[in-house]
Amino acid sequence: MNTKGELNRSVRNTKKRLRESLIKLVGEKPLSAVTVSELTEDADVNRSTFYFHYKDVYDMVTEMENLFLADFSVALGALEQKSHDTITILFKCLESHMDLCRILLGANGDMSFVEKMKRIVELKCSRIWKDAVPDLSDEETAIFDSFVVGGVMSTLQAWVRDNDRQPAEAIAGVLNRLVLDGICPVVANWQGNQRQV
Amino acid sequence: MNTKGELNRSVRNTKKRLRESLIKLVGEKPLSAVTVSELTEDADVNRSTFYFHYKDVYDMVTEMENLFLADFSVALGALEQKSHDTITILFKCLESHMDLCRILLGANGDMSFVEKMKRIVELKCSRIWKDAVPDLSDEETAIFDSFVVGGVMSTLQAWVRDNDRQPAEAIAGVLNRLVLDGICPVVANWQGNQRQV
DNA sequence: ATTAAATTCCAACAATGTGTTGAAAATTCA
DNA sequence: TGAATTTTCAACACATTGTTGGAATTTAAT
Repeated sequence: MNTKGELNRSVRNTKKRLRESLIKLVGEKPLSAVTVSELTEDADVNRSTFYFHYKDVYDMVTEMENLFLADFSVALGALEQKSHDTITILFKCLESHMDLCRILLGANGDMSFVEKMKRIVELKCSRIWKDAVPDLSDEETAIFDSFVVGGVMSTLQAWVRDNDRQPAEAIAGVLNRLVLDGICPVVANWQGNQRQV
Repeated sequence: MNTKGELNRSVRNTKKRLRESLIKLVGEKPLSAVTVSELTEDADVNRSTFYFHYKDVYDMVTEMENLFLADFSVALGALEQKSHDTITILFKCLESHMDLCRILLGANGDMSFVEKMKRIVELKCSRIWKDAVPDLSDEETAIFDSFVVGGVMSTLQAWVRDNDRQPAEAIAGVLNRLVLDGICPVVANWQGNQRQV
């Protein structure tokens, strides 16, 4: 294993072939049923070579997840306060990792991956309340966070799963309105008022 | 296998022991790492007996999931339009299946289980828009659904995961306000108006 | 082009788990 | 009690795992 970040050409090719085979196989059966043997056979890579790089299939998936999450995190971190474009950028990032995302966000997906994505999105969201309504308790903030982040993630998942996807901008628009016109006012007027129906 | 729903006493005991052992083992390692051998050994059940009832560990988990989902579905279906209490009832139901829910809703959880829960919650939610705003397109309805259902589920997950949980009523109150005062008005005024900030 | 390091391949290994079988023993319920 | 169901037990062939040592190949830098 190479401790430095640089990768050999053969390493690059080997891992790429393994990734392609994994995505192909997970299209046919759940990840839990994918064995190292069939994976390496499909990828035409010696089984020992697999173990030279990875501990097991899940270890490999984790690497793939992290490759995406790095992109995802950068995409989100790039923009500062321009929160209106935020959600659109999320969609674009998912679009460029569609194969992987469909696997990890679908049924038979990986909950820990979803949790990691949520945590990244949450960093952006929680700042919205923190800035707008500074005197909000931690408990309340946590609830708002989990609701909005969960709502956004769920919509992303549905979008990825859908075969004839609507344009990213359309959904981003709806989400923005729900959050900015729906949730934010409720949060802003939170202190000491009852439900007004 | 018994085709009728009634269960032998020995079957009840066997399955109960297996369930207890599974919950114990999943507390120590991810579900994917739990083998039939160690499960039956811990439960003090012969391995053949396991295969007499289940195809594999996932098959057994599916049965456990369905036992809960039946309760969950009944709890939700019981109330008619009294949407204010809906979310509280959700929490109570989770509370009585806490061990299982912590496993299935946590990291290392089961995405397909979350999807099944979502579908049940969605039946309740989508009716809210359908009744209030009849002339909403299917695409828009789908987005509202996935956002709100995802938000509710995410909050439930966070609540289950938390070790010192707030009382169910507190969170239910926040969720109700977010949905009824935040989301619903936006949906109701949806037709032909721009964002008003 | 040479060379040292890194990577891949190959064959073999013990160990573990899988899923199934058949027959005996035990349990359940009527 | 007796028939049906369930559990146990031992054994089986089979696949996967994770690791080994050494040979062959590829890489990247001089």
